[in-house]
Order: sequence, then structure tokens, then C-alpha cells
Amino acid sequence: MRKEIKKNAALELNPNVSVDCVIFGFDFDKLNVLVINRDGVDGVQWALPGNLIYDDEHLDQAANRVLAELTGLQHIYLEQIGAFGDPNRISKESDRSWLQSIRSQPEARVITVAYFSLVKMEDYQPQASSFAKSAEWIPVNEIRELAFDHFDILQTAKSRLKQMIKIRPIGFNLLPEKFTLSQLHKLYESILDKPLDKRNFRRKIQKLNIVMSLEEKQSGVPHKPSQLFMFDKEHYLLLTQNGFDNFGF
Amino acid sequence: MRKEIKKNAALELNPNVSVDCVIFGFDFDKLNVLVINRDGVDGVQWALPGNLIYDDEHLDQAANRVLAELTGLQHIYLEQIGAFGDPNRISKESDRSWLQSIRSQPEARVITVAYFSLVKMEDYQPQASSFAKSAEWIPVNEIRELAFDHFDILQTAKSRLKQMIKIRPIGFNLLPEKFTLSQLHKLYESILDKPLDKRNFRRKIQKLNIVMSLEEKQSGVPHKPSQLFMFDKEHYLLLTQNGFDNFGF
DNA sequence: GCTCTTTGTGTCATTTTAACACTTTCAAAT
DNA sequence: ATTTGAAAGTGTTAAAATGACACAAAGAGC
Repeated sequence: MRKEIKKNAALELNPNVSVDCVIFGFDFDKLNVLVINRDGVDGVQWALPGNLIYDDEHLDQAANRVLAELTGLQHIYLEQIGAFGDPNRISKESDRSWLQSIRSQPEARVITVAYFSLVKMEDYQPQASSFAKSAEWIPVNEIRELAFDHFDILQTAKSRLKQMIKIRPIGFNLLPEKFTLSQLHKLYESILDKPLDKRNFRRKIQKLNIVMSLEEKQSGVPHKPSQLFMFDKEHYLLLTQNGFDNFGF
Repeated sequence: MRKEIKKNAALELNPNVSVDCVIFGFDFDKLNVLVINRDGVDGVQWALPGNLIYDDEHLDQAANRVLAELTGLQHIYLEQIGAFGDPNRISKESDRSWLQSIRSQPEARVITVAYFSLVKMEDYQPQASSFAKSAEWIPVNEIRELAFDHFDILQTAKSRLKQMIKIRPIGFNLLPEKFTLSQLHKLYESILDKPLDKRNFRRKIQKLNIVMSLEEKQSGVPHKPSQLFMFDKEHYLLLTQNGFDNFGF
């Protein structure tokens, strides 16, 4: 009998463990996060894309699968934030009734493992499917409430992001291949949530040797066109291998 | 029937989720980690203290409970490292046979949530109980192998510790109330795993206003006795509230 | 050609860093 | 009593990093 359980494991959802994804995007003005609206829930209540894992599935894979199933986003490097395990994390009434409709064991205790990622919004057009009625980018600062404990998870992701950007130049994942220093500047300000001196910022970035200026310039803008840059992956790899402490602002 | 499951939840272990604890201690010379030797496993194979959670228990509480049950250590602030979810993480032969002996569903998929903490070794004398045959401090650098994926977890904990000590002065948790700057110095060297210039280190620490020199001096040592210091909690709190970037070495 | 908007640039005073060596103090041994 | 060994404690300097600060240049639209 134990064998049988084992045999079917590949097909079975594990009722106790889920994954949730916090996907950040940058629209050149502010940070956004990808949320879904659940089918069958009245009114608008956003949730992070997330669902139960399969019993034989690696957590990281589960996160990628679930994200793809709900929003269509694929091939994204997801980094773990941590586990969220309040036994009452799914006990809001609206959440419970929704779970009744989609889960075979809606009352089961669920701990969730949260992941986050930074993507170029232009590269990923979210397309809702499965139990997601819609999937949209919403400005992080406008979010007041989310399903389950997803608001907590989002806060944790935000602060993790703040820390991380001081240690690794991950911000580049949020920008298109060619970008201007002003865009990068704005991005850092959005993440750190404070103004940064323009000249000092540029100096610091340039010294890292992590951006290469292109010949190309911006065009069609009603002001002085800006130099375009791209990210220098080699230097970046060198830096991350040697580790660097000094990317702070 | 679902009601029944619910009712007994308080008494039931959740077969799919465990917690593991990485407890660091400092013996004034090197970093140590608290490990247990499992009853019924031949030879010496160390494991991190860990076990399944109860179904109605918060993850953080579970970590504290399990740690106390296996090693006697109580009232310790445990910080989460993250979840480890390789579906094969418990598939080493020696681990499986041991699980057969203690778990009601030894084949179940288990993800584990790892925690870590820093304690004063003198304050906590580990005392094995439950399925721990023994509980001991082992120098971190001497550990080559652990049960399950615990070696991975330990590596992650170590690197998390390295990061963290640059952002928060957590090292103080590892030292007794009164300590010398040389001890603190050695501690930082042990964690960062590299030598630090004595004078520069002292200058940097002093500037933080986080240690207060006591009147007292060391005594009975066969060399110049050192000034004793204690940790200034108020300044520490101020610093952590305002956040500080600059505790790096 | 005027206006609007954003880009892009340099200096200076202050602070922080890294590198570096010798004297002091005590206990233990002689 | 003197010597020895072992760790504590202390300051300077040159180089680098930081933070504060203001104005000219370039293009689009009118």
C-alpha cells in the first residue's frame, strides 16, 4: 500500500506545501508586482501567483511551473525568499471559501515557500490561465492588501530586494538590454525608496565597470537624447565571483 | 470526517514539513555548531537537530520546540534561513533506514525549513534526549558530512552568517556579557574566515559606540591583562533601527 | 529662434580605508 | 630578582570614497 502511494506521487499535489512568486517589474517609473485575480472570488482581491507543489517536484521547479501555469511567464530565475508558516495563514474567510472550490483538502495546513524575481516587463506579457482570472502588473506602492499572507510576503520580498541591491547589481534584470543611466538611476531610487544624487550615482556605477556605453543614442525624445548603455556581463561575473561589499548607496 | 482530522490536528505531526536548526557557538577560538548523533544509526553520523512539525504549530515555534526536545536548548532566538526542498533530500540509504525506525510515514516527501542562531556556548550545555543519542558542539571547519542535506544547510547558514555580520552586529550573541576586544576580533575572523588588522578592527568597533569599556580587567592571564567590555544595547538598538550599511570589514 | 525638458559633467572638503611596528603588562620559569 | 614569553594596546600616513552642490548642452515642439 505504501508502494501505491509512492507510485502515484508524481501525479499528486502535496496538500501541505505551496509556492508563491513575487515577480517585480520596472516600468521606467516605479516598481510593479505581478498579481492574479482569482476566479470565483467576488470583487477584486489580488493574490500572488502560487499553488501547491507536486509530491515529487523540487521546490524551485514547482515555483517555475506554478508561475507559468498561472501567468504564462517562463524561464525566469526565481530566488527563494523563505518559508511562511503561520498555521492561520489561510484562515481569512474569503480565502477559505475560495480554497473550498479548488482544493481537494481545503482545510489542510499549508506552509508556503516564497520566491522572487526581477524581470523586464516588456519581455513578459502576463497571460492568465488555470484558476487565475487575470494576471496584471500593479504598482507595488498601491498595494494595500492581498490574499492570505501575501501582503507579508510582498513586504519581505521588498526588503530583501533592498538588501540585495546593495550587494549584487541585480537591478539590471529589470531593464531592457539597452538602457540609459537615468533609467538605472530611477530604478535604484524606486527600489531603495529614496532620492540619490545624480552625479554621485553615475560616478559610482561607472567605477564598477559594469556598464558599457554604446555608440547609440536615444532618439525621438523632446530633450537632450541620452547615451545608451548595456550591461557588461563579464565584469559582472568577475565582480560577483570575487564578491563585493561596496555597491551601497 | 474532515472535522475529525481537524480536531486531532494538534496532536498530529505533519509528515511533509520539518524544521532543522543550525546553532552556532564560539569557544573563543573557532566557530562550532551543535549536532546530534541519532539513536540507532551505526557509527558516528552527525545531523542537525530537526524533526517534523505539528500540524497546528507555527514554524518558528516548531523550530524552538524541536531544538529543545533534542538538545535541551531553550529560549533561543532562531532566525529562518529558508526552505530546502529537493525531493531526494532524504534518500541516502542510512537516512532512510533510520527514518523507518522513527516515523510513521518514513517514505513521505519532506521539505524542511532551516533556522539558525548564535549562542554563548557557556550558557547552553546541550543535553541529548528524544531520538538524539548525544548532542555536541563540533568545530564547523571539521565537519565534512552530515545526514540528509544538512551539510548544504550548514553551508547556507555559514554564508548567511557572513553576510549578516556585515549588516548587523549579531556577533555579540556569541560572546559572554563581558568580553575583550581580542575575543570579538577573533570571532569576526572566524566568521569571515580571514585575518583582520587588529588596529583597524578596534577602531571600527569603537566608532560604532556599541561597546562600553568596563572598569574591570581580565585577571590570571600570563600576559598583559585585557580591558573588559560589554555590549551597549541602547546604541545597538538605535543603530539597528536607523539601519546601517557600514559594518563591513 | 524661443521654450521646455532632461542629460551630462567637476570640484572640494570630509570621511573612511588599508597598511604598518613597537611598547606595555602580567605570569611563569629560572 | 630577573628573565622570558605571550598577548594587549596604541597612531600615522597616503590613498580612496563619500556627499554636497549648479550650470551648460542638446534636442523636440511650437
